[in-house]
Amino acid sequence: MRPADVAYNHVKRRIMLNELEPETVLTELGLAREIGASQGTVREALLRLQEEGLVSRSGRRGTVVTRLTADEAQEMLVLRRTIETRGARRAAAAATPALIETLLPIRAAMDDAAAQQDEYGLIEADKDFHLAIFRASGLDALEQILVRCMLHSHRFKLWAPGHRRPLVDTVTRHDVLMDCLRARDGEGLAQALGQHIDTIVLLGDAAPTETTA
Amino acid sequence: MRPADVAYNHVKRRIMLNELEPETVLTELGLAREIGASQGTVREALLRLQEEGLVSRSGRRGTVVTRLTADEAQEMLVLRRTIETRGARRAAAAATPALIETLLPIRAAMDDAAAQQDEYGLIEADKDFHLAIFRASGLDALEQILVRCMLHSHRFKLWAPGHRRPLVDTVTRHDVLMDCLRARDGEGLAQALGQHIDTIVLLGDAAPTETTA
DNA sequence: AAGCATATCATTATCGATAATGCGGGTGAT
DNA sequence: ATCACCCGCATTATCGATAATGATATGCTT
Repeated sequence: MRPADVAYNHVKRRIMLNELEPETVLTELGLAREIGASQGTVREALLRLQEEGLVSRSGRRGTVVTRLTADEAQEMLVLRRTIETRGARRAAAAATPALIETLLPIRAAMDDAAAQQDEYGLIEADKDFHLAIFRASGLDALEQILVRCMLHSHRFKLWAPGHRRPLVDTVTRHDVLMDCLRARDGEGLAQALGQHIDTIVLLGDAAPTETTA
Repeated sequence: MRPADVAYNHVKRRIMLNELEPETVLTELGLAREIGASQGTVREALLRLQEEGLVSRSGRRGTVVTRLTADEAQEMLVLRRTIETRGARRAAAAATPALIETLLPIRAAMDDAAAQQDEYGLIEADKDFHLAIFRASGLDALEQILVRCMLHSHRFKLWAPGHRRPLVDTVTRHDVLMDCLRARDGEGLAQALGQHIDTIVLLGDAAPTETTA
């Protein structure tokens, strides 16, 4: 793996797991020493993290880990729902056996992660799964936005101390999505995705999302 | 202005105005010579452009200008509508006279740009205007996403050969938004924003967006 | 004691050089 | 003629050093 990727993954993981808490200040040279890369390489990694909204770089005052409120996470989920359900209809129409082939190993990776109680790994695989489906919609320009929305709702979810459900449930809940794809049932996929996302409850008092489907 | 900003604005403008068409390949060293900065500086600018989705960097095969389909632009508009109308209620509730103070010079910049027929400048100011309002919502994490959505719908709009309306109309249509803010009328602002965005018609056959308001 | 100018320092920003990498052309074998 | 392989080249990736900058602390003036 490239040094820039090492730095990127290193910091990303620590932020997602809340090891690096919001408001923490990161310096390019400090991380460079810690990771063993040059300043410029770390710089690139931080730029990528800013791209995803995990850090904020403000001039010469250093790079700080961003905060994330429950409201923001909730809004991210609303957007995610809109993007995915609207993409679903196109994706199902364009679905090919090759898509299923792409999904299978990701599904397997989710199983592995769940078996090892690796919540971070599960989240990464979950992201890959949903993204792979969305890719079939052909709406390339929206992919990065979807990734961001998933990232932040996942980030918030990881902060919750108790995991409401066993990880295995999270995995199996993806099977119905594959069934819809195999049947090329766009409307069904959209509905299933909507429900799938609605089961991700971030707060008790959560405002009900508008019904886009 | 910093060299990195020069490079960033230079390339961004050329892409937005379609001087650099989709699929055009950009090389770091090539741009560096053209602009008069070092490779690393151009690299940072390109990273920022990728962050906004205007270019795509794929390994060592160079950086290419992204495509943008009508469908994608339309979806961006849907997202923009969702984000802004939902943010509007919070923004209005938190609106202060200071916000209006912030808006006035932006509004003035829009007038200037319209008077000079500077469509690119107008678009930049329009972005600042909407962003300033959204900032008041306190949903920091969503700002970048909103910027992206606005950027891409603007990009697509700039491609249309004929400008349907005089630029001045575009400017004056923002006044009602300021009125709602002054009155701290969240519901009114949300409705006005929704209509405001709906008047941005990208395609003749445009699918009507779902009514979030 | 308050306010302002200034020195110091930590940090980012930029540069030029060098290393690594993958692509395409060309060559030779079968 | 076709395929595999190898070499050269264009480009990105990385590094180390240096310049620029803004924040903070310090001392001088009034």
